[in-house]
Amino acid sequence: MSLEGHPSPEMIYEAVRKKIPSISLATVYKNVRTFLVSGMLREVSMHHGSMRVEPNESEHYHLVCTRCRQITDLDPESVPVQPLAKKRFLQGFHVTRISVDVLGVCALCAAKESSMTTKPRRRKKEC
Amino acid sequence: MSLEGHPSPEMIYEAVRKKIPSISLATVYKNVRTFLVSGMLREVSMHHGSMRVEPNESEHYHLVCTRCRQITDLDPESVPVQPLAKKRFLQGFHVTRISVDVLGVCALCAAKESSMTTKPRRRKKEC
DNA sequence: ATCGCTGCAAAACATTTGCAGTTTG
DNA sequence: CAAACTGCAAATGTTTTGCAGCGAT
Repeated sequence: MSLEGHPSPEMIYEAVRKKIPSISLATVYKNVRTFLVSGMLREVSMHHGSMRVEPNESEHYHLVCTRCRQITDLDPESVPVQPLAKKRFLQGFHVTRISVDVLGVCALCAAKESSMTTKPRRRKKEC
Repeated sequence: MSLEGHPSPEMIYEAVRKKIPSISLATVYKNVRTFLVSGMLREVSMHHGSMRVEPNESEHYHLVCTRCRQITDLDPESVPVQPLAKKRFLQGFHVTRISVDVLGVCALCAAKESSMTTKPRRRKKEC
């Protein structure tokens, strides 16, 4: 719960390993699933090869870079999203959460791309 | 492009196979990726074991059942989402798309669950 | 002759599962 | 002791990749 950002099970594993060196990745997966089912964690964002989670606390949305897959919290100040009307039921469907992802290209990846166009020789560091 | 709904590469493979029996799953994956990069297709929804795509045409949002993973288009009439203000840039990030998923439990899964509570013997058919 | 597309098989990941042994209450 | 939790290794499922051959230009 104390990890910053939107960690994958692998990232959680690496962090927990520092405190409990004997822990296994399978145990992390099992517990992450338990916490998702219990609602302690929620899953974040598509466009990933691996699951990303965050504590299931205040509602907020995410910026997701479709190039490097980095996820950033969307600053509520700059929010382009009007508050979503909350209906409990839609099309016979019981609504539990609304997930909003703003997809696009982060500054680093944009820089990398334009530098690729102009000077394909040198590589900028990854996002 | 003519497939209904939000098919996975596997589902596309099964469909294309009827017209081109010799096609391989790898070829479908390669072409789906090409179409995603070109913008002909877009990726849909998290909460899946497999990628789901749809033609990258009119903006609309999705209902996603977190139990059975079924994806349904959200009827714009019943839309609980106010139109999203469009900003091109946010936090140094070039916005290309806003993805909204309404997550919850579909009618069939809800029925299945309550029947499980009251009469655990009989199984309703899958969503 | 070249370039792009294909199928196949293998590889690379991400995630889950079975099981036997430990820990907890 | 019973129930829950763990590590390990194997199984699963999805997606990517290398490569050799084929086809079209």
